[in-house]
Amino acid sequence: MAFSIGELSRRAGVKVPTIRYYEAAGLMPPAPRSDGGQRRYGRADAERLTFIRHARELGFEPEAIRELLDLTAHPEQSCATIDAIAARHLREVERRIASLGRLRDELARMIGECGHGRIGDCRVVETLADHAHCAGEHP
Amino acid sequence: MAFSIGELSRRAGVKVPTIRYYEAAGLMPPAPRSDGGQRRYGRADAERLTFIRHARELGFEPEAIRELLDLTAHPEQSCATIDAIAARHLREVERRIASLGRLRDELARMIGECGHGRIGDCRVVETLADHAHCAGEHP
DNA sequence: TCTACGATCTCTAGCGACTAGAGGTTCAAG
DNA sequence: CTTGAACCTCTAGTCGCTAGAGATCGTAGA
Ligand SMILES: [Zn+2]
Ligand SMILES: [Zn+2]
Ligand SMILES: [Zn+2]
Ligand SMILES: [Zn+2]
Repeated sequence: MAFSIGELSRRAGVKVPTIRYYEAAGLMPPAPRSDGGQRRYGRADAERLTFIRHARELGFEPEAIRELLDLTAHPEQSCATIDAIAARHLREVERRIASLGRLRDELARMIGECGHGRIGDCRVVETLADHAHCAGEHP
Repeated sequence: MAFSIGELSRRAGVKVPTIRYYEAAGLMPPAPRSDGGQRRYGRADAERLTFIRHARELGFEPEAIRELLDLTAHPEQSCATIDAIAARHLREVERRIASLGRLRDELARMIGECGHGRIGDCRVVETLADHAHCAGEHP
């Protein structure tokens, strides 16, 4: 029935120290303890930790995951807030993609313009030395 | 001629504590000092720091910037190594863009599939709870 | 020349999200 | 009952800065 932190680690695919960190960070509830003081877990903990791991893999911040977990405790309520959190995260991901896209273009241009001769004439060095050689802005 | 760290900060657009951090990190050379022990800089330092700032803005790691700065000290040599460092960084940026693109698709699909009803039926929650609901892999 | 006050100095600590290790205790198989 | 793997807590380290405390320096006005 009740299992150890190592078993939980295997079931959810999360390292043992990370589980303890999540408990200290308030993502996992304080686990009940055995007589000797070791943490004991149940099926619900494995599900919660799997949820946390997957949300982290999808880039959600711990704070957002806390909100999501709180909301799932009330299955009867509207999921509007949950969807809004996900949509907010999606917008943030899109923003980062756009930003990295500008970066990629600038890097590609800089490399493409270099004649690959001496360092003194390298276009990469010139561009890094002076933002005026950049096509657009970057944050 | 020689100017203070505050003046260097204004010229290069880098905060004063960050300049001291760069010195400790080996990106900037140890600055000569005034009689009272304050750092004094010259034109070359402002150029070097501007280079560092711009390279950081373009996402280069401090370690890569150190290599670039070392190489620019030998303007007669071939710029092949410099271009290789830049190309390596470009590949890394492209890798991150691709990874974020997969993330974006997964998030958009997850949100798009939700009927926006009760939390108990929310597709976002279902997907976060079980990676089997994801279309592809994510790192 | 004295004084005031902003700028600079060093040192320490904090951020976020973990990860690694030391040194000590508990659990479970044989 | 013994053994040894797994567990416990606590501290410290990662990276690239950033923010303070408390002391000292530099410079301009009176
Ligand atoms: Zn080149
Ligand atoms: Zn630029
Ligand atoms: Zn929903
Ligand atoms: Zn998934």
